[in-house]
Amino acid sequence: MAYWLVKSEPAVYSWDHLVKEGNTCWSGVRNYAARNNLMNMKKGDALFFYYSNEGLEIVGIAKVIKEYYPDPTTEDKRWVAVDIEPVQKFKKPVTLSMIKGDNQLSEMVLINNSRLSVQPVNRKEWIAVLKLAGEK
DNA sequence: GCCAACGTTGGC
DNA sequence: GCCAACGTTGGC
Repeated sequence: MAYWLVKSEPAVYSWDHLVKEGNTCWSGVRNYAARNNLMNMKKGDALFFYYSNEGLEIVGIAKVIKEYYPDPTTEDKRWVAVDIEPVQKFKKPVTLSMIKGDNQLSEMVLINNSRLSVQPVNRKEWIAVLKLAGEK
């Protein structure tokens, strides 16, 4: 199983919105690197749900429930979407400053390529973030 | 609101 | 195929 991080502006699509809907189509990605990451997601892969612009924190974990298919929000065949559902909200969100302050997380894509909206997360980073969140 | 970093577009 | 101009993202 692989790990990922997706970004959302809470004003546009919040964690609570995802929980309310039960699941959602993660569409609208218009960047090749992010698109390639979407295409590499497998059913059951786990994702951190990060708030950009406001919040600046990882609020919880979601998972992939449907692998990539053509993005329904555009006619352009280049772009794809996946379906995700919420798994768990962190009791304590992991803020960007916490991540920046953690030695094990200095290589995170979130730090080094902050504009990428769909990012891979390695196992070491995944565990380190869970630790910061106070989760097991 | 500003601006750095990055991606995309289009002229040559 | 290069690169300048422009647009967007996202942290501060």
